Amino acid sequence: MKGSSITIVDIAKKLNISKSTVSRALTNNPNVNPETRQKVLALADQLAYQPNMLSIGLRTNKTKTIGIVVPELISSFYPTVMAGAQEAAAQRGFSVLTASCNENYATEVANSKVMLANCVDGVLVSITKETINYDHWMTFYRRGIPIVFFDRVCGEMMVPKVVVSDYESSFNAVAHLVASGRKRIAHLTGPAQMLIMQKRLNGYRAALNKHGLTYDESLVIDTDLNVTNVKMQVKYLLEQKQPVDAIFAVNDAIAMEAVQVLKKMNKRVPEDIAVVGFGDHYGSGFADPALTTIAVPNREMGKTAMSLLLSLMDKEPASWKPITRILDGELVVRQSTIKPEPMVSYVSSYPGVFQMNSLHNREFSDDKKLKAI
Amino acid sequence: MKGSSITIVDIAKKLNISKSTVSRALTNNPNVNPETRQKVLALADQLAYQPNMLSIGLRTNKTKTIGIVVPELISSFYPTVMAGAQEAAAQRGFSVLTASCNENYATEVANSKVMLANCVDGVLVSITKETINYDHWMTFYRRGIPIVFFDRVCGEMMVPKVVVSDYESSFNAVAHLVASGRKRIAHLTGPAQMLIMQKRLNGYRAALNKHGLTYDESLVIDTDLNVTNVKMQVKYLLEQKQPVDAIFAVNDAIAMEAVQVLKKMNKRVPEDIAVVGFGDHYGSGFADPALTTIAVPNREMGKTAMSLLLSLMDKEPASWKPITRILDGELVVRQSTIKPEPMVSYVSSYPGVFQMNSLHNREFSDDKKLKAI
DNA sequence: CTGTTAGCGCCTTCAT
DNA sequence: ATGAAGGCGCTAACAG
Repeated sequence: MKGSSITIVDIAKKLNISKSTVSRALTNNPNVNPETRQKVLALADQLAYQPNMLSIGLRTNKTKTIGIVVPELISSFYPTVMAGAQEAAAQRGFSVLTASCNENYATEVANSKVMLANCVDGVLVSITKETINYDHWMTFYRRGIPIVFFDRVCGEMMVPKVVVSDYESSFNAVAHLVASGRKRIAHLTGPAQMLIMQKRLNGYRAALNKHGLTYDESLVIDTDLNVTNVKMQVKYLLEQKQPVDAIFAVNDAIAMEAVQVLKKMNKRVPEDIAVVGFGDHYGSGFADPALTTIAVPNREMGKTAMSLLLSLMDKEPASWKPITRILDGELVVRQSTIKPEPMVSYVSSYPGVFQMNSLHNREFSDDKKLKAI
Repeated sequence: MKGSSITIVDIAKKLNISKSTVSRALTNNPNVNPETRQKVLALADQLAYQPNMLSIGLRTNKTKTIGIVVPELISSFYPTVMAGAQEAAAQRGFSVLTASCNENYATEVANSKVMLANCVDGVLVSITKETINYDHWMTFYRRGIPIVFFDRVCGEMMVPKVVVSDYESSFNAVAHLVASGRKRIAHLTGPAQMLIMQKRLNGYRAALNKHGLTYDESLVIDTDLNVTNVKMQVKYLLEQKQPVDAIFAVNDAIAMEAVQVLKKMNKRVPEDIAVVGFGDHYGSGFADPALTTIAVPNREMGKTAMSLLLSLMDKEPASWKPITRILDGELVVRQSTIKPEPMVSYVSSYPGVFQMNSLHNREFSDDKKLKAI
């Protein structure tokens, strides 16, 4: 005895008018008598009429839903981006269909098909660490379904993207280590095919270069973004004939793990070895020692990406420009690189309260400048 | 020139057979010639046919999507639950439509309508801190759309729920504080109308009672789940004629904030004041001091809730039983309550690696036992 | 085993 | 300003 939902026909019958008029009244069509509209609206409200998005989607080819595909849901990064994106979508009446890939390429492909099958009006995508083929996303492009990559973007596709200033941020992080007197700076990186890793690695290299330190290949180690590898890798770094005095990790999870390992090995952080992360994940701020890292405006990233995506939908696919929006990361210096000062002012480390200052975006009209990095 | 997608009609035309046969072949209908099926499947594959979920949904009244409505996306808790739920859904071919409410009742109501409009086959819900009216969720119940609450459940509705052992876990947390010699134990709680807060408060009271400590109303303070209130509230607690020597916070975010405030006020944790949280959020493990807390199997909770929900859909609404699944929380003793021991074994504090042991579920056939608590 | 038909709920010409 | 009719892509009777 499931109380089925109210339809336009129901309203039409009760009011003894045609369903097309009801439809018009409900869709702000100007060609309808104000009185009629009032009656329809009143009844619709009273009956708690909910338009059936399925049939609307089927009819209009617009579902008012946006797909969001993320590589994982373990770190706080993607959920926060999603929250920002969702908020921006809701403001314009869009719903959000989400899917996580568990860093698995096959799952990503499957998820892309789900998005297609559900006729999303657009997709926000951040790829898995395994992804090197983009055919499944090209399909969207070909069909005129707008797609915006964020954070872990795809280098090959000329579509809009939202990223953090990976290169500059890395550069700043490493420059900070150099400024604090470090000479042997290791880099725990991720899969080499990922653009994001390349940019961060390049930033690392450039900073070393700029400050007269030689780039040593043996100090750059691929963690495959897997924390379980870190223990062994940190040990390896310490066993070098010229042991490292600093570690720049490609994200906070890796950095935190490195700190744990170092502490376990009775190394002092930052006195013996400084550690810098990337991302300012939840928890990094009140770790022991608090982690120096790059704060990324993740919620902002979600909003920006969604706004960009929604703005595309108003225009012709032909006019879509592969804009890359770059959000500035900000170096947050904490105790994992600098010994605590005597006086530290009180700052809430809870993300809901944390204030990010001076986050301005820049914009490039195409990918070339980015690739030049 | 958007390359529109392939439909059943397209396949039927190319194969010169009827669309119903194509449909049958695609839906594993037994009444179809194996050869025909092969041809259809082959062509569908070649053409990268994607069934249109909108029309299927419209026709069958089943969309294969589950709505998940969460109160917030700031802490790591809900994203992790969602990840678990999504995984369980994907295994059975279900997609997930998500919506966050930013702890706002009106948004929750709006989100419930979105779910209705999108014809989800069921919903997983955790309510906001403001929610005291459940009419919008009753609608689902009335329409025969299965609904399962998790974590922040609704006491009034007789529907399936998945929760942690709030009462017992609180009891254990407070008992642990007592065992470590604390006499004046404060409780930072949340909005009193929330069932989850009531249960945790009851657990706190019971533990005090059991160990001969008197319940002092002035030591129970409502934070409204807002970390910005904590500073003032902790100060208040310290200014009591008989100052507190321990704080049991209703979640980790509040607890972490309390620790920060205490440190700022030059109180030693745990020597002067012990702090216990609830939830074992990401980051609590490597905080300074590492936070003693209740580890909740959040990913497991998502999986359990989704499995429960999907299992309902196979049965008649009339036979749905308001089962409440209780997942055990586990007290994780860390440095915020006990001074660090000389030897600490190495444990990865990264959630992807963290091993949760002995998490067994219990099950009640109705809500009464729970309410009795 | 296959084809025909009808219709899910809605929007959108085309009439009036 | 309103009504009638057609169809989005698909499935589920009903015939054969």
